[in-house]
Amino acid sequence: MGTDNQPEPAASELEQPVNETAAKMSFELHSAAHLLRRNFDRRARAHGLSRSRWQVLWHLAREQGQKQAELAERLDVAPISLARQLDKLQEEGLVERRQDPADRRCFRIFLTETSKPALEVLRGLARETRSQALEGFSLVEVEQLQRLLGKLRENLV
Amino acid sequence: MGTDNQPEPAASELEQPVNETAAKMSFELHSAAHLLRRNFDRRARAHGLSRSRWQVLWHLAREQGQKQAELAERLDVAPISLARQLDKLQEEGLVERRQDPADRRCFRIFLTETSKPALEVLRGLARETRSQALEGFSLVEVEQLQRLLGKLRENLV
DNA sequence: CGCGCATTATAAGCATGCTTATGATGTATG
DNA sequence: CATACATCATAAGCATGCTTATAATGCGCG
Repeated sequence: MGTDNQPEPAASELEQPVNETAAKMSFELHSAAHLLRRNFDRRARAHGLSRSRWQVLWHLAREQGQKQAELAERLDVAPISLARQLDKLQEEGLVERRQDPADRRCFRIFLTETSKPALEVLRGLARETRSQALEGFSLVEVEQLQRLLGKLRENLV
Repeated sequence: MGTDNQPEPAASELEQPVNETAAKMSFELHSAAHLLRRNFDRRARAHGLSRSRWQVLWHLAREQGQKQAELAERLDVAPISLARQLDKLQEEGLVERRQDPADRRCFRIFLTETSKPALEVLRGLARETRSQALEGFSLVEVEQLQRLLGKLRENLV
C-alpha cells in the first residue's frame, strides 16, 4: 500500500510471457505423454497386451491383495470398469479374486503364477520405451524433468 | 581397445541410476499429463463439453477447411471415429461439412458461428488449468520443462 | 481410353470407459 | 436389537475408440 501506482509490477511483467510459454509447455506435456503411451502400447500390443489389461497387472505387481474398490481408485477407473476387466483376466487365469474372510462383500485381488511371464515382458517393454524417450538426456536433465513434473503434479492433485 | 579392463566405465556407472530415475520420471510424466487432462475435463464437463468434442473444435479453431482424413490424422484418431463425432457436431450446428469442389469424395470441415461461444469457454478453461498447474513455477522453470518435454517428444516421434 | 490401385468417407461389430441403479452386506445410532 | 445409512461388487445402457469391410471416386500407367 506504500506506492499506489505500482500495485504488482512483477506480476504484470511476468503474466504475459508465462502464459504464452505455459501454453507451449502444456502442449509439450500432452504430446510427450501421448507419444510415450502410444510407443509403449504398440510394443505391448505386439505381445497381445492391451492398455487396460496391462495396467491392471502392473498395479497388482506393486501391491496384491487389494479390494476391487481400492484398486479401481488407484487405477483411476470406475469400479465397474475394473470389475469387467477382472472378469476377463480371471477367465484367462491371470488374476484371482479371493473372498475377504472378514468382509463378505469384497474380494481381494491377486496375481497368479500364469501372469508372471506377461509381467516380465511388460518390464522389458517399459525399459525399452524409456530408453528411447530419454536418449540423449543427461542424468541431471532426467532428474530436473522428474522434479518439475512432480511439482506440477502436486499442484493438480 | 587400449585398456581391456575398463570397457565403458561411464556407461556402467550411469546406466543404473539413470534407469531408476527414468522410471520415476516416466511415472511423473504419466501422472502429470493425466491430472492435467482430468483437471481440464472436469471444468469442460461443467459446460457440457466432453473431451472428444472439444478436441475437434480446438483443432478446427487452429485450421479450418481440412479434409476429414487430414483432421483425423492430426487428432491422432481413426477416420471413422472422427466421422461419427462430426455427425453429432454437425447435427448440433457447431461444424459443417462442405463438399470439396475439386474432389467429390471428400468434405472440408468448417466451424460455424454457433461454435464461437464454446471456443471462448475452452480458451478460458485452458488458462485456468494451466495457471493452476504452474502455480509457483518461475518463468525459467516453465521454459526448462517445455524444453525437456520437447526433447523427449522428438525422441518418440 | 481403360483397368488396377489408392484414397475418402462410412458401416458393422467389438473393446473399454462412464453414469446411474441395485442387491448384499457392514456399521452406527437410537 | 432395529432401522438408517454407507460400502462393495455388479448390471444396464450410453459414449467413444478401434479393426476390418465397403462403396464411390480419383489417379496412374499401359
